[in-house]
Amino acid sequence: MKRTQIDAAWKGTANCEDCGIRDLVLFADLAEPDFNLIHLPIDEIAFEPGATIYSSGGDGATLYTIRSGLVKLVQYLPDGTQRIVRLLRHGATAGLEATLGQPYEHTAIALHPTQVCRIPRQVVERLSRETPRLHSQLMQRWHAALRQADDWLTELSTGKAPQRLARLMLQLADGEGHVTLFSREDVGSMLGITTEHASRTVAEFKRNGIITELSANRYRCDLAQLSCVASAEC
Amino acid sequence: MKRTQIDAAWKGTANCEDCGIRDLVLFADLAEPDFNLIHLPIDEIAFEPGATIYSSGGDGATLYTIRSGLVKLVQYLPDGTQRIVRLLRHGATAGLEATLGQPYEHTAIALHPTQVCRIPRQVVERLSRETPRLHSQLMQRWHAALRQADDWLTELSTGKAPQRLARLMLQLADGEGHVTLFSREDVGSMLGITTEHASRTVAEFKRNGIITELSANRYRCDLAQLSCVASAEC
DNA sequence: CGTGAAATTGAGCCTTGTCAAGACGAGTGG
DNA sequence: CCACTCGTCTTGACAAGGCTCAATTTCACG
Repeated sequence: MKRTQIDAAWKGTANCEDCGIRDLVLFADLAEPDFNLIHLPIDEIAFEPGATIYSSGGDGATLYTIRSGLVKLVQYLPDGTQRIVRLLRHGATAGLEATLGQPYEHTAIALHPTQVCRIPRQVVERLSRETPRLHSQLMQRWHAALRQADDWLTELSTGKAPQRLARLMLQLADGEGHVTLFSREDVGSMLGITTEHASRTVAEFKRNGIITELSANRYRCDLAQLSCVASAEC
Repeated sequence: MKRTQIDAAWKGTANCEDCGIRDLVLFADLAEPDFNLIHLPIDEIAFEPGATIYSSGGDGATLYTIRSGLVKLVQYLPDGTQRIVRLLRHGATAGLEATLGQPYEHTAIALHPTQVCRIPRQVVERLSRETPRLHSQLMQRWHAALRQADDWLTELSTGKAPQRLARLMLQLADGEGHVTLFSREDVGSMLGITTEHASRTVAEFKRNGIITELSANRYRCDLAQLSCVASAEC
């Protein structure tokens, strides 16, 4: 991690009306005239893995829509230990608390190469005031975040380490059962276990043939076996 | 737990405009004319400890404001294990997902004697449509719930059992350092440990003089020592 | 080819889970 | 009023799981 400056790059100004993933994002329900209320530029930005999108405690001036990639939300305890409380992907909204005039509650860091749209708080505030069509989406975003937080707790912080890891990998698996994992430290921080234990558990999965390493940190998973371990039947 | 029917009691129909805790609740920002939009009765109901307020998966017809008492939100995993994901008290809103037309995501059960106001979903929907003054409160409620969920994860599911218990008791302590605890099973389900281990950890606190039992499940706490244990300095 | 960060592995210890037995307390029925 | 019952809490002993510390190994990058 020596790239500190060059891992965030401006990719242009978005034209939200023509957004390729518009039906997924916060502005999904906006009608044509609503877009005229957007009076500030919405920038598209790319982040390399490891790059910080925003920091805990920072003034919440903008919120973000994740266009692609994967982002971790990290929460720090007073004593310095940290915990990853959520993962954001494709279509998710980060930094919702900005719309309430609050500082950011987490630090958001890209795990995979990630593209985001940066939405100034004032844009949401104005749309919120002048069109009812944003409300429902905002509520749904809050709801989705809360739901994910609750599931995260029950799935990834309950049961023994192999169970938790299996559940995490099931969440991350794509249609073909492929998973791109990240650093063992991050895995541990999601599951509430140490880095070493995360490493051991991944190694155990490999030995048992539950997962096969295709390339560095890319795995092909046996989804049936993963489900089995996840439910503690194995 | 033999009372199954008689542990929920209707206490009358609320007059929200004159609500004693109005500045704490969902309707805090409503103006006088807004109250005329409430066209369905809002009932006040009392629940005894152990009584179920609503059940996971149930049709979300109403949401609830907690007037007094303490409520646990329980989430079940497919395999039957359960986890308490949040505690609601004085002023909190339960069942917010009802406003989105979703079924309840948790089972809500009273831990202490609890009084609630039962608000039909349609009331919130109508207010939501016709007055902007509810939006900000709804957002703030979502935000508070999410914040609590994140803190719950980092504080009560991270670190060793004594640390977690200490953090829980600090959350529960009133101004005088008094805490009314609940069943060991519930304590375990909040901290992600077994009932037996919860019992042992409480007993250890008693032996060390960190807490003193005043009466059944009522304790006086040494807050300084609790903080010390919570931060793992002890 | 050297360097440093991350990942892996091992050994021993501490923490927690498991299973089982006993203690306690509230409510029941004689 | 007392014995009985049932559920919860407590405690013990042991096993298993996870943590800590330290030594290697691996790999990306200069």
